[in-house]
Amino acid sequence: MREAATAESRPYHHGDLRRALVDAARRILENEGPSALSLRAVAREAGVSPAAPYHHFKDKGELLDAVAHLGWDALGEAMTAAKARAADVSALMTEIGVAYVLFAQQHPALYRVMYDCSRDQESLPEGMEDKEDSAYCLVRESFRKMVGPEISDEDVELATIAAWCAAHGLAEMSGFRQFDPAKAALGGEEAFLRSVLSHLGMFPAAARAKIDGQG
Amino acid sequence: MREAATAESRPYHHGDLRRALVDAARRILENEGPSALSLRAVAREAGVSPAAPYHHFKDKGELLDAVAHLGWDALGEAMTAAKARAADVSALMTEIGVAYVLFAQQHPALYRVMYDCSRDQESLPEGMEDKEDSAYCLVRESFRKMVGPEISDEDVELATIAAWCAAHGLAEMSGFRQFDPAKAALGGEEAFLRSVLSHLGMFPAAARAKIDGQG
DNA sequence: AAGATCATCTTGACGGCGTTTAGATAGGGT
DNA sequence: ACCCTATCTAAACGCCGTCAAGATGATCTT
Repeated sequence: MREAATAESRPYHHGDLRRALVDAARRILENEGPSALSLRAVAREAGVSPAAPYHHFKDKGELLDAVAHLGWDALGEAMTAAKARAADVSALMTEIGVAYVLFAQQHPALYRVMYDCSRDQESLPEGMEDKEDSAYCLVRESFRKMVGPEISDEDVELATIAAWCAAHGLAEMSGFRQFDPAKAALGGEEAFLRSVLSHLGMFPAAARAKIDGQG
Repeated sequence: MREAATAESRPYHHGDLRRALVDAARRILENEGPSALSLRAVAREAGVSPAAPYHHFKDKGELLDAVAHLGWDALGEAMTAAKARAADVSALMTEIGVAYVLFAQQHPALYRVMYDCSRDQESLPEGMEDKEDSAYCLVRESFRKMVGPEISDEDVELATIAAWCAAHGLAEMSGFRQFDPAKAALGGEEAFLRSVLSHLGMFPAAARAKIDGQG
């Protein structure tokens, strides 16, 4: 059963089964959705027995973590690309936000897994953490560049959190039929996203205006 | 097995099993979390056979829908109460938003089920739809009252959507450990929520300021 | 080259799940 | 008293995640 396996087709027993399993999981996720993503289905898709994955992952959750990790990497790249695309500093945040939501819309099953894993661990994964070169820092520094140096570090931090929450909320809710009229009125998905993101400011801005005006 | 069942303990075969099942589901949800919420466990908790629920619900999803419905009712009440509590018009939205997120934090398993059901049906449930007396209208009209009549209907609609997305995003993400430093710096969960909600305005407001300043 | 070693994979099993079918049971209508 | 229908139970099906035991084959030692 082992013919000519020097370094390509199957370097070891099976080959790089770990990677094969993660790829199989992503394939199932894209083709059949999250509800079809069972460990047994992944093993089937990879052509191994149901118990084989346990030699590479502690349990199903660890396999999903690996899938989610690839997803966060891809999302980070999409956001970085959006930053590079931004025409000027004032468009930075909108560009990144739209890229975030579009990624979630284009890979809904993957995005679901990404967030379910994060929620279970109560934290964003490695690539998104608050350290050099992370997407979190990308957002924060883009934001700081936009608002200027007169804003305090604490305000920048809170605004970064707020922007991330808003993007996630919009990513999860933008599929609701309730928003179809608004989308139609604006003439497209991306126009709708831009409008909603830009209207995120109206509520507190108006409140502050009233407060400032009063006291 | 049927002793003295006139109209109270068990009016029919079992009694009002439908309600009993929904109650059992909520009990399991609060005590053991969403992962323990199997149809069989619900039947067990209600003291009936695993097949009994199928005479009251088409499948597990329909039972979850019923549970979710109660959840949305409770959330709507919490939001209405928050509106009544608001000191003045400018505090309306913040008060409602904080109430929304606090509800999600206090009933995390229930909130998860509520949203999973909504996502499956791609829409918010009855009580939240865009019609008289719904929570959606509550938010929109509160918002209109706050910003004044000079804002167009379309802008109010988009801002309502944006506020709802932001609240949902914050509700789902506020448990992340990444935000612990910010919470500590602000001295409490609710203060953190208020700050994040109020900072939702910084990003687009700053962008618009730059755009207005340039063009 | 031969044997030991160890990671890798398969087989088979366990209990739990959602769901269906067939049969028991008990209220209500005639 | 009778049937009828709604309600519930018993038993089974296939799927799931997981584990223990054994087979397989690559690598290492000598």
